[in-house]
Amino acid sequence: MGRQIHILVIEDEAAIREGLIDVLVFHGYEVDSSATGPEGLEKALTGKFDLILLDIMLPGLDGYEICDRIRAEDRDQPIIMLTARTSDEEIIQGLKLGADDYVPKPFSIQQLVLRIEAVLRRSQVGQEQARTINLHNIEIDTANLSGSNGGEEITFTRREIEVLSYLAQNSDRPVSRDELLLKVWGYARTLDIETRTVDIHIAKLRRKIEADPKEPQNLITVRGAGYRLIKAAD
Amino acid sequence: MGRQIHILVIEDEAAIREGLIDVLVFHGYEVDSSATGPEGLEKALTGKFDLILLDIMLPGLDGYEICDRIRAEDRDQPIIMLTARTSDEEIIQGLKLGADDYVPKPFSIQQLVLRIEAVLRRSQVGQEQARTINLHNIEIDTANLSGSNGGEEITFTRREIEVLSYLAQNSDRPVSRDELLLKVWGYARTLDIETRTVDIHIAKLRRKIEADPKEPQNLITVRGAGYRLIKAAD
DNA sequence: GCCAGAATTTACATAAACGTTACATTCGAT
DNA sequence: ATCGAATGTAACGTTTATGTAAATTCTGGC
Repeated sequence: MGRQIHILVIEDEAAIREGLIDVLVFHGYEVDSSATGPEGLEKALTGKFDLILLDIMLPGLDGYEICDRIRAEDRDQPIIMLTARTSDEEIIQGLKLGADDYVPKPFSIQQLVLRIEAVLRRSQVGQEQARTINLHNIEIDTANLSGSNGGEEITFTRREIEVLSYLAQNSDRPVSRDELLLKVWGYARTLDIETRTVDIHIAKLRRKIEADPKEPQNLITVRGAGYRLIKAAD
Repeated sequence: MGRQIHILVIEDEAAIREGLIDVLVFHGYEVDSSATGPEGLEKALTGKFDLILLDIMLPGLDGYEICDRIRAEDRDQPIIMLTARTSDEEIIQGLKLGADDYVPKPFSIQQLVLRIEAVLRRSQVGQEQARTINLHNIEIDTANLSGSNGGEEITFTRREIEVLSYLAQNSDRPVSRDELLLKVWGYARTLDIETRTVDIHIAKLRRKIEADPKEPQNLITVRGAGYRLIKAAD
């Protein structure tokens, strides 16, 4: 069973919102929704959605503003804008603000679903995640929350596995604490970070996956940049 | 002999419905049926059918809607649509909505049976499930709802065996409570689950299959992920 | 309908995971 | 070498997940 893909729908018109939810759930997506801009933005900032469908005409906070703010927190968040306005100018403005696609209303469901799939494909979401992570001297089974280093069995917590998986997906670069908090914890970025929970989890992980936690080989610190996981050569 | 395969027929025309039932029963399937959309949907959602034959033209709730709702609850439910409409466009719409196949009326019985078999094969339904499950120190006969641990005979309830079978089929990984509720209990996917019935069944199973239920060897907890059955090495 | 066994809910106990605080240590620019 | 910022981590309190006895509801066979 693959990972569930999460989509957030921000749309004030109840009929359209419910319709979208039905269609998306039917297509196997996990869907959350908001009827207002501020609430939608707040949910969006938790960073846990694979895609956001965003209406432009919203009371209070409009779609452009929301898109803008989301992008400020997470440049890679896939967003599709929905709107009744169809002039090219508006479309250009939407894309300039960084929407990944722009679907004019009234849209056909087929059209929308195809575009959703295209955007998800482009953002590489939904591709099968490796179930096992191979590191130096240790192999980790993410589904089983366990690992083994030749002899003894090690167990991990869910959070630990989530951190490891995210680092493994991005093992070509160090990942910052902010990014981990956003993508794993679902925290909206706060300018002044007071939590040390990322560090604590890294420390716990090192105790489990490093032969010598004082001299980490697998999960290294890149001072000023974050943490980086070193995968074993295949 | 393998497990009985259950088919649900949703079809309002009595003549066709009865004819289908006769044919299917003759071919060895266990058949339930509904003459109306709402009743059919209800049965589809509550029962566990290996296949649903669904007429599109139904009074009240049409086949597309029913298909949609069923899929929202269980993406893997095999469905074959039946209809008098034969235009390609309609067929495409049916398949897009997730039917596994589409059989235009009037259909030949042979045709239909072949398609049914094809869909069941694809969905891997009806494949011989292991009748016995071998665990450490105990052997379970699923058909007989019984087991033995070298000396005494143990009896299980149907639900207990269903849980064991599902876990045995997925013994390479832990299975979450949600998944068990969906696949064994047939509950609609609810995000907030408050029932503890899975835990209770696990506890009862442990009392039966574990030498020391406090230290389970066969049916272990993977905290944060679910339960996993450990099969004995062959 | 009645009944016995099964299934489920309720309620509480326990254990593990989580996050914060506080302090120690290390790094790197000067 | 020195100092400030970044990082490491032990210890503690809180939250959440799991275990299970007991009470209640459900269900299928008669």
